[in-house]
Amino acid sequence: MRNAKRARPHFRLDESLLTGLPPFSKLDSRQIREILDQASARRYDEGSAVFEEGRSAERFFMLLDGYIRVVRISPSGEQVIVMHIPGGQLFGIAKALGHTTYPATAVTAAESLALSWPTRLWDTFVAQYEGFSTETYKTVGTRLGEMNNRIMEMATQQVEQRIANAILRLVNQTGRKVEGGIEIDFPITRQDLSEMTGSTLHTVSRTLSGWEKHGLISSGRKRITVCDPHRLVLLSGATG
Amino acid sequence: MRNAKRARPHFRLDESLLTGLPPFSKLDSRQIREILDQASARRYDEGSAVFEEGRSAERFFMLLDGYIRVVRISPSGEQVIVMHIPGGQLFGIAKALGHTTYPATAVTAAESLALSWPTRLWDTFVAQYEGFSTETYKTVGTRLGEMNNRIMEMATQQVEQRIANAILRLVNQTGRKVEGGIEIDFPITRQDLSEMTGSTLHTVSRTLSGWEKHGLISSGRKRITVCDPHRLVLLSGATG
DNA sequence: GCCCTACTTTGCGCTGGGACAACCAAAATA
DNA sequence: TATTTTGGTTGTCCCAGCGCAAAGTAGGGC
Repeated sequence: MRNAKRARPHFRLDESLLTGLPPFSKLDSRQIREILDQASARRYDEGSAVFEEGRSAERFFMLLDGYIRVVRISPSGEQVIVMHIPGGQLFGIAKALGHTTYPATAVTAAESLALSWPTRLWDTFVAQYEGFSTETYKTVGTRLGEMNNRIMEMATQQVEQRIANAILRLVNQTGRKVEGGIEIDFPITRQDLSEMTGSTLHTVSRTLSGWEKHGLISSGRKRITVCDPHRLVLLSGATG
Repeated sequence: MRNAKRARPHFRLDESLLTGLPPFSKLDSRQIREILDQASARRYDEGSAVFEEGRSAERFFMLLDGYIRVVRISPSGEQVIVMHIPGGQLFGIAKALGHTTYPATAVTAAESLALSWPTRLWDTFVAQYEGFSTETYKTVGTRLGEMNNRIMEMATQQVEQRIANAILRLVNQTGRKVEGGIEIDFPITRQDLSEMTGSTLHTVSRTLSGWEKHGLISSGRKRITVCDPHRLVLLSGATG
């Protein structure tokens, strides 16, 4: 999202925005133009809600730049981070999965830029644009697999391993090379990590402190840099 | 599956098998005939594997009768039950989600009957049969939602609540009315429940014993009857 | 520069529930 | 019927990690 910041204000709805993104990769210039013409673009500040759980799913979205955090609130009021969505992916596609309302809330984890279309266009997109449907469902499949892995982790692993996994996942999705390691490219708090792992900010803080002492990571306020990915992988409980 | 038992041996691949099942509900007699002609049917004993995690996804399946348990093994060798699939649903549809191998193992939780088709027919089905794709993805959406709920539970709830939720889910999917309550309609062990909730068979046993003392459930070897669904719902932590 | 708020760290006590172990009971098998 | 196997119960111990509390620190806003 650092780039988007520079690109604004008044960026153009340019074809190059969509060209190459999986759901649109098989389309020609004219088709992409068509799709863009029907889109509305919007910038979101860090921490703002794009849509909320339970609301009628009026639109679906393509995240061009930034980072989306999908969250749900438990009956007892605790927030759980269900997943993170990196730039270049569709989200809020309730329609594709037979829902009429959003099943979770989408909040930006960083300043973000997204296109959106009215949900009624979904069927048109599926019918008219080659590869759109297939690629979309690949994404859905990937997300399903990730959630599956989360369930496995929660069922079998200790908190320390789950934190390691959460961090590694973020680093893989969004790691930015920096002197001394790879940094997670958006602000992330101990609280956030606890909401991703089903733990508490206290335990997360203790764990990270421990890792920092041993040189595995280096961290600061809302910032985590992985210095020794290899040892973190070992900790995460992966076999091999 | 009790009915299947009676229906065999030598049941016929009759149109009525598929008529009315969501993915085929919009098709006419001829189309269903077409689909059936390409299917192979097979009966599975309780506890047998239909397909295994990691194997090439050669076929996709429709469970006609019985119950499928989707399981994965963690790196440390523990088994986790990811979900249960009731009769009337497609499963093993890796292709639909962009996978070429099965992402988990499917084991029958009871004697079962399933049709299957070669994966290469998937695209044909999607292209030729109205509603097939839409209905399939509705199912996928539902499953995604359920996994989402599992994650929420694991992140925020105590073991007792998770066990209550697991049992309620099974009862809703497959509850059979019986004198004194509603019974889960296939054999289920304490171990199974622990693999569904990320707990241990010891804790599950203790919990069920407690509930039985208070008249919430009545249970036996591989059998659970819910006597007081309402109080179980309260325990499960649902709000309202 | 200063304050104030939002993060973070750390100590301490407590407990849910996992690990281990022993025993019991019902099915399956012979 | 005897034997073995598989599933269930229960007791004891113990520790990972949560809850609570208190204090430290870095940014953002003015």
